[in-house]
Amino acid sequence: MTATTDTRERLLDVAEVMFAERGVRETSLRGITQKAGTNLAAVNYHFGSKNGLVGAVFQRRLGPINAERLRRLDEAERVAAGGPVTLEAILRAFLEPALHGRRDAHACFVLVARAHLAPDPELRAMLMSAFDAVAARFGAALQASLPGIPPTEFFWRMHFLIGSLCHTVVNGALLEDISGGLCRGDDDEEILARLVSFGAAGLRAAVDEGAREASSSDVAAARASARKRRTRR
Amino acid sequence: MTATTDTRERLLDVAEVMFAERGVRETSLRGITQKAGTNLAAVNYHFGSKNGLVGAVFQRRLGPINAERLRRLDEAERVAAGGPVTLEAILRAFLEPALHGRRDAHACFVLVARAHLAPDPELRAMLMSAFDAVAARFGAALQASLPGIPPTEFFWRMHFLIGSLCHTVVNGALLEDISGGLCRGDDDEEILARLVSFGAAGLRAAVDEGAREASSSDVAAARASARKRRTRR
DNA sequence: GTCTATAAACGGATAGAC
DNA sequence: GTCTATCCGTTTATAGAC
Repeated sequence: MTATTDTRERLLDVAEVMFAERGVRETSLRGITQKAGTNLAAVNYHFGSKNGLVGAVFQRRLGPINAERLRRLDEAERVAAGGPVTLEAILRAFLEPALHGRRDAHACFVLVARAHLAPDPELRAMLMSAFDAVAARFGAALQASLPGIPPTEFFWRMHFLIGSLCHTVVNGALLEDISGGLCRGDDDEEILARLVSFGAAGLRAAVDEGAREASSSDVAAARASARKRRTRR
Repeated sequence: MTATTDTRERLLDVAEVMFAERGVRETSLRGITQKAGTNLAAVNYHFGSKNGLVGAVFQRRLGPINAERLRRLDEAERVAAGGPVTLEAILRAFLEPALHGRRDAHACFVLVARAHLAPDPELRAMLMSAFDAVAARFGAALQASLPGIPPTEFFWRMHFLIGSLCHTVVNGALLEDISGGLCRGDDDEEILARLVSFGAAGLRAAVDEGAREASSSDVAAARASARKRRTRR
């Protein structure tokens, strides 16, 4: 289908799709190289290892997509002219560059979500580093547009939203099943619109009057104890 | 630690924890049998296969938990005395039986979430059948408590909420990282309170005025086309 | 019921010819 | 750069002794 004739590029294309469809660990290099019309050794020659191939698949798309995300957020802030940017605008600035692309970008998007949910820590670490810059920028923008939400609550809600996004992207077929066919799980425009309205409402939810927000000393203590828990393993 | 002396029970205990911690596919029968102080053949003798062991781990907990879920929903509806049951009460009826249990139940809960997100269709199929009854009851109750939300929108939001839940349960450690240690990802009571308020707000979100809801003929068409898509593979 | 030993297959990585 | 052939570890599953 694609006009690429280069072996390296063909491997990236095939791996991207197969990883997205079945998961990284569930896809063998033999299966990839067979479908790409080459042989096992080609992967090690071009990418060094299976994880090298995974990383290359990520890098090919994530750089441009994340740059576009930042560009759109800048644009939204420019339009707001110092005023607050709406939650919905921020969410769209993050989601649209990944969703509105053609099918190739879509496969990588599914792969990213899969890797994010996978039990393999090495896989997730590869992703986290690629998202450092956008995570910082978008986290700050979202927090600024939610002045009434304390930091702790904010992070919880961000986590919930990330879970919604990943699950929806990865398990679109499941949604078709539980809805009896009412919902199309593979329509990116639909994911976008529904998720933005759901997520914005969840992020804006009234803070439970019963919940005591951590004081700054509690924050310091929590950070210290989290460090301890992390190093323990 | 546990006082069980039976090999079969010991295998279930060890498998439950290791599956929850590292994932089913990532955990070898060798690792399980070694930690359980027995040998590889014991698994096949007691459970037939690795998937048989997974199913047995599910069944041991899911039956009682799902029964308790239905009991609590009945109780909430009885208290409401024919009136509407609040969204929050329904969500709590579903979540508390899985979360408020002791550590053993918690491990199985993590495992269920993991299996739900895993790329292995066989794993998910084992779960879906176990949840048929509760899914129907809770789906109907939730929909009844959200009279303004059209069915299509409702299923999308349910899907988002399931994603939030699974991601939070499975990737609690990640939340600690992105929050810089502010949030504790392994505190079930905290997951419960935060997720209920976030989810209820998301489910109640105003329906986008621009979105056209499917008419009943569209619904029939969607079901038919979904059937076609499913059988195609 | 529990064990040892082994089968049978599959995985990623690599050496070396071309 | 590309290929074949092979190494070596790991996996699940099973046969058969006790």
